[in-house]
Amino acid sequence: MKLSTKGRYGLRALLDLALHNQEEAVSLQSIAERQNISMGYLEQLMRMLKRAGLVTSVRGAGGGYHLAKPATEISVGDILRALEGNLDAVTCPGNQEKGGCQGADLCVTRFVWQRINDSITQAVDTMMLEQLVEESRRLQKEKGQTPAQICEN
Amino acid sequence: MKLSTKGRYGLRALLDLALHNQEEAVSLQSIAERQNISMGYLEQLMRMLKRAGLVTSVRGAGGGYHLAKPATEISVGDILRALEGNLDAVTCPGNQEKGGCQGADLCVTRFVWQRINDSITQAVDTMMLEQLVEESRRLQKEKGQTPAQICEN
DNA sequence: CAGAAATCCGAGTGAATTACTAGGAATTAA
DNA sequence: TTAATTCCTAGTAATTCACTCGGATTTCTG
Repeated sequence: MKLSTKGRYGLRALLDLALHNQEEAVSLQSIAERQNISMGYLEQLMRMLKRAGLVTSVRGAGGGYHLAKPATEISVGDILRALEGNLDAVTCPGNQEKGGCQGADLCVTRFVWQRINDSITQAVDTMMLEQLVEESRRLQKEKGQTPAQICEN
Repeated sequence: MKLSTKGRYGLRALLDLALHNQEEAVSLQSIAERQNISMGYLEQLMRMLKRAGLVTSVRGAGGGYHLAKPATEISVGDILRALEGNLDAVTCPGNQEKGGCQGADLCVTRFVWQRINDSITQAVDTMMLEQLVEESRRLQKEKGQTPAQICEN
């Protein structure tokens, strides 16, 4: 029931990217250094995020990454799902539209799983990357510091 | 980000126990058969639930388990936490009362984890075992069948 | 054109976790 | 005494996690 480093690192990386998203592409190395994440590992994560259509890349010297769309249009759920897969705590066949399990009409626990899944979905899909960017800028201004990355989450 | 079989089986087992909770203790074997769960494995789960104070046991021939308190006082969260441990998707030291991480005051992602954790907590702690019992009885009456266990969730 | 700076890609690996199983000890009703 | 039952520890095959490694490809710069 834990989010893996993929999701945790990935969100941090994308927030970092959003904070530095300007004309020039942001290199993997700069993100990895600021966020203190192994570059090789982060590379894999960025590839996944690219496949999911959340970032674009520029190859070659001076290359790097851009957000594929405005931070207002990228939800935390988009990011986590790209990296962790389906976020359902239990993937219950009886809750799918069609097919699924036979005893579903007599199954009660599936309502429990459904409710947990819904609450997670609701939480992650209503938080947008842009909100995190704003909050981060606000905190930096208030504290007058650049964020030293210490925590691994 | 998935619930393991411990939580899934455990909730089913405890619902089964609640549905058969009368004078005589309910044996492991009968639960295991009805729910189609390996008896040896279920034994471990019941021991955990016992340690957590959710069930009591009677040893020896004719023994078995009872709910340790009324089903109205046992939440889904109690059950899942007894089996899965802490249900937080990310356990962030910066959200703990004291100690924790240094950069916490500049950390933005922790708000994200906090919100996900809260939504999970809210969901599981407001569902009581008794509600599941009632819903189960209602479905059985309505469909006129005993619940054949098919789904593994 | 050479070389450096990047991203792209697949394979491999040690450690941890999961989902059990096996075997026996202890307890109690009949 | 015996059968039924819970209690307890240890082991294990399979899977997942969190990386690392080595190289291919692309592009900017001098």
